[in-house]
Amino acid sequence: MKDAATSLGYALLGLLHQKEQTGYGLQRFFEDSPMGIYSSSPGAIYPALKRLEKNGLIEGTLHETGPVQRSRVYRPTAQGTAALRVWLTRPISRREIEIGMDELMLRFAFLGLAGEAAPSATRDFLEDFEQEVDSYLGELEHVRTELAAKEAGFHPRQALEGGIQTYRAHLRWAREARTSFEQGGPDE
Amino acid sequence: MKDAATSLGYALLGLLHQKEQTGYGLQRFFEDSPMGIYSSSPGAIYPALKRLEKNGLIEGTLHETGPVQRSRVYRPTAQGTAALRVWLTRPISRREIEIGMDELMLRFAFLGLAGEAAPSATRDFLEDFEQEVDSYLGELEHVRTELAAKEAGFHPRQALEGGIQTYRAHLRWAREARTSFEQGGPDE
DNA sequence: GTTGGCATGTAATTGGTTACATGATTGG
DNA sequence: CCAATCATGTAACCAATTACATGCCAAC
Repeated sequence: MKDAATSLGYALLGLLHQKEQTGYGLQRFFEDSPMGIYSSSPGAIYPALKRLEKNGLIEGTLHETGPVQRSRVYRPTAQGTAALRVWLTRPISRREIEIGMDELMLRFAFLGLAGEAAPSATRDFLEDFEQEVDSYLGELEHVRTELAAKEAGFHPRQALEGGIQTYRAHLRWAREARTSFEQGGPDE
Repeated sequence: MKDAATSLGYALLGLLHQKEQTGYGLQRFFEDSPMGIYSSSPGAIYPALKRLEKNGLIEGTLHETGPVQRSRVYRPTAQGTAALRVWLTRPISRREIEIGMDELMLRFAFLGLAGEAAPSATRDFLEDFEQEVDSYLGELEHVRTELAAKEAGFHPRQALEGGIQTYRAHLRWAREARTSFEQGGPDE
């Protein structure tokens, strides 16, 4: 089965699951929400929508919004929903922890769209996330002792420290999210 | 003047300022250090080195490492040093705070290479960073109240919370780094 | 003598960026 | 009537990814 390939693709697919929209509507949403990090320009969004449609994950229909003007409203297909779920429930890799944190957060933000699978997918996500981040933190701390031994300069050591603090924040977040999920109940 | 254009370009340029190296040596370094997030494959590194050389920022010389084998050792040119400093001391933009955190951390890690300008560049960097992150945090917190008002679902709210916690960690890092810099002295 | 590390690269594909281009509609 | 916003797109350029391809050298 085809997938949406890029973070932007999944961002669009997920947003269209919440509300069918036009390219312009999506563009507006990106502009004035923190999800803007996944896009920036119509030059990325329109081609991405075309690709999703070509791969059968979304479907666009023309609407007349005025006497002359037309707009193309997209909504997900059954295949699109299936592809989204595959992505939402896919295992978390070490590589994503290192360089794909943004996409992981995007996935989490959409995890509620996983239907019946959502509760267990949420638990799995948070557990795997916690474990992978913890393991990566161990490695970063090891590098830190190496840098100290090498008497590396202030700047690289401090930059590494920033990375460590950031991952510690991720770890705390995952633990709190898990608690909050178990207490508040999966729904709401 | 030409610049190194991409994060990978600057990563290579900075590393070559610390020690002249071959493409393979750089590849190794990326593989077993957290700087690996800036590269992954020879398919990125070798072309990037070629570009840097073409733009006059680095210079490669052939060395015979064996009877037959050769390796190309790169080192920065004067122009390369100048380009690096321009990049190191360039103002921090809002956009970089939102989506360019990795490159900002890379910059900080190399700030010691800014020569006489390093102490003031470090202070400027940390002050600007702190201010921009703080301002962005304000915006994220505003979005959080909006999401609460809209009674958005658990997952998006929690994902946003993760972003907020991460930026808070960045903020704490910058403050601590500043203190540590002023106390420990710029050198070492 | 063969495995694994040293060493360098290319090719195809893909997708993002910037900038441009066009026109309709709404509100003041 | 004019500005802003709605709405959709294209084109040139650039760089990364994956996978492939080649061969040397040292050590066991």
